[in-house]
Amino acid sequence: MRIRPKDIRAMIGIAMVLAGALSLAFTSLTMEESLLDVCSADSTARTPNALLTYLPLNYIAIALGVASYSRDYLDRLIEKRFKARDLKRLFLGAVVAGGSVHFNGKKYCVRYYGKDAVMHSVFRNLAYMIYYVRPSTVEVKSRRSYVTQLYSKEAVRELLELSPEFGSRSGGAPSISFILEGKAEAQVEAARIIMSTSGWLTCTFSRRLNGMAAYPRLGLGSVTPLSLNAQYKDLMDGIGVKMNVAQDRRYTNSGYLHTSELCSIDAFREKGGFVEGTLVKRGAFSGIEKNELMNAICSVSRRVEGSKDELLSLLREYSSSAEENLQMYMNRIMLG
DNA sequence: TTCTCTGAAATAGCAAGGAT
DNA sequence: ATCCTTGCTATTTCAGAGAA
Repeated sequence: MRIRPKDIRAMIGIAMVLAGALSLAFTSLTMEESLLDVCSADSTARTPNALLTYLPLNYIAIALGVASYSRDYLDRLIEKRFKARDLKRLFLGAVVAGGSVHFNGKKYCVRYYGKDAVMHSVFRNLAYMIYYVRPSTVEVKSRRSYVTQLYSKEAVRELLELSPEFGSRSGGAPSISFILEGKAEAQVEAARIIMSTSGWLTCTFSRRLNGMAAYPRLGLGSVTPLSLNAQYKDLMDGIGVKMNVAQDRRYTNSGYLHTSELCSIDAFREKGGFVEGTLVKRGAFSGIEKNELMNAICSVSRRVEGSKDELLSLLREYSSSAEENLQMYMNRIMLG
């Protein structure tokens, strides 16, 4: 059997795709290091953990996906010439919205809580880019949640300088003044991080003459100290997302932000929306990427269907599932 | 069409402390 | 100094109904 030039070309093509895919996979797996080496002088070549060889392919795919979303996000910040000062604004936003600061006696610890792996990755990378400390993320057993802990006196000291109080649960009122003083782009990204940490997105369904219609609802926080809530409002207003201050009478001295207006949600979408890759974790839309859901909700909004179930399946149809997204994302990487 | 109120239930956010 | 685990409950979040 003769091998024609066409076949050789095809084989070379396949080999190149495979090689490319492999090398991309390995770069991505060590992405946190490679990205951060941009910032640190002592960049050293790293080899992928041998254990990876034994991991099932889908776990590798998921790890890759999470790492890639985070890398893409932070890469873009560096492209936008974000300096340490700007990164600190994002870091502060993450801690205020979903973290805590401890300094009891001898321990200095900054923590970030949440169920979203992508956001933890973002937090870790920010921490290393700013403080050169790699925090570790611990999966909290039996509750599908994570805690990322940064032990750094410097970080604690600086955070307390920027916001004298944290811990809104224990009467503290964190401040994001430092974010509000930042350049426009930093404010947008801080808002995205805050929304991705404490924001929520859902639908309400209301009866219409000939069926049901869905209305969107975008919110931030739930029991936020009033002063912080006002600052959140300023921040969101500043980037063109008008939100209303609401107060839950059950919890005095606190409030949250929300809107049902499509134009506000569109404005948020235009600014990039939630951090790419963050997923809805609870409720009817659990598992769907937040931005996909936001797009779906905007498309389906006001459409009248026979029943709530029909609207729900329509919404799911419009927002491809996270797995499909990951698959598409992987394909895009692999096939260019 | 948008906003407000509130129930309900799960859990997410701490905080503390032991281990390394 | 850092890492990891665990317990507790006030908070968080979804969701539905109705008001504006």
